[in-house]
Amino acid sequence: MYTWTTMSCEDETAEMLRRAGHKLTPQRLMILRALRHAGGHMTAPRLAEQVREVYPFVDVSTVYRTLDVLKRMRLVTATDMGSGDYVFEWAAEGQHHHLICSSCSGVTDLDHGLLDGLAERLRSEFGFAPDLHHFAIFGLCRVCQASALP
Amino acid sequence: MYTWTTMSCEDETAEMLRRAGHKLTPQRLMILRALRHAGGHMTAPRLAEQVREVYPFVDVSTVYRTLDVLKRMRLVTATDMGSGDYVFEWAAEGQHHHLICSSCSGVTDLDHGLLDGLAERLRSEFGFAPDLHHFAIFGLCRVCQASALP
DNA sequence: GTTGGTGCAAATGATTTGCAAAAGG
DNA sequence: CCTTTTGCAAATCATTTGCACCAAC
Repeated sequence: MYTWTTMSCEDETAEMLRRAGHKLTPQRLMILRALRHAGGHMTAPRLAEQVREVYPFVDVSTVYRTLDVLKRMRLVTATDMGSGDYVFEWAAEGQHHHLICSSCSGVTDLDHGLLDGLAERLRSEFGFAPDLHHFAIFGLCRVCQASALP
Repeated sequence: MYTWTTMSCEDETAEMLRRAGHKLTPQRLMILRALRHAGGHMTAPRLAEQVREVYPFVDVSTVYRTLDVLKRMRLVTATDMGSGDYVFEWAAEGQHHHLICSSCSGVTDLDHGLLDGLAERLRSEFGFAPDLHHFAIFGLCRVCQASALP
């Protein structure tokens, strides 16, 4: 469909796909590239939109299926930010968490290391390997605490 | 529609509703009772089913609207356990969290106090009041870690 | 009475699935 | 070739919303 010449940073990902026994398709590369280029949170429908600007035939289902593969390979993360859908992110993006205010919906970024202690405890006490790479914690921000809700 | 005589444990909740300026309707009481009686996680559609066994006309929308009120009053909690929907629980149930295995979907209950340290840190460092009453942590359980995934 | 609550039906919107055709290795 | 992947269309399924009617207070 297209001819591949060398391709800087996509190369390593392509290799990972191949090694994992998955096929390397233009669609997957485009989805991958869109996700990386976004440099942050993306929903599946919005990703599809982006890719369609280059290749108008991708279906959302393909995006979902691709994200599923990448998720299993731990290359992307999926997070429920409370909006009823999932936001996906390239896993290599600076690892961080979020404080989400239930009242004003404001989001505060959180340093990655903050949950290290918890992770270690879950590992040692429960033998559980937590996936704390992109976490959403809900609650009330400083401002909204002041104005008490009904 | 019905006549209210005294009603053991529902009384206090009824009073709370009234104090919060909400009306006390049979539907709400039935939903409330179903949620309490379930004694654990319930989705909105399943709650509606339960109530329909007693009063066949409740609509899911009413259940959602009621849960919304109760959620705002902090009487019930809503949690995304990764199944794409929300599970609701009577907030007075023993507070606990969950370790959910991404591979086998197994769920391990977690003691409430485990996140106290984190909560305190978020409060002092960020002025954020986290709602850590019913938390879902994803990852791999001991068993599934042994069998490496593709 | 007023106001809020309910049932119904219909819309929304994300996500999934079956299937035949196309492409990767 | 053989298997995986894709596009398309249709189906699910949870959740929301508009609206006319009814019930609590």
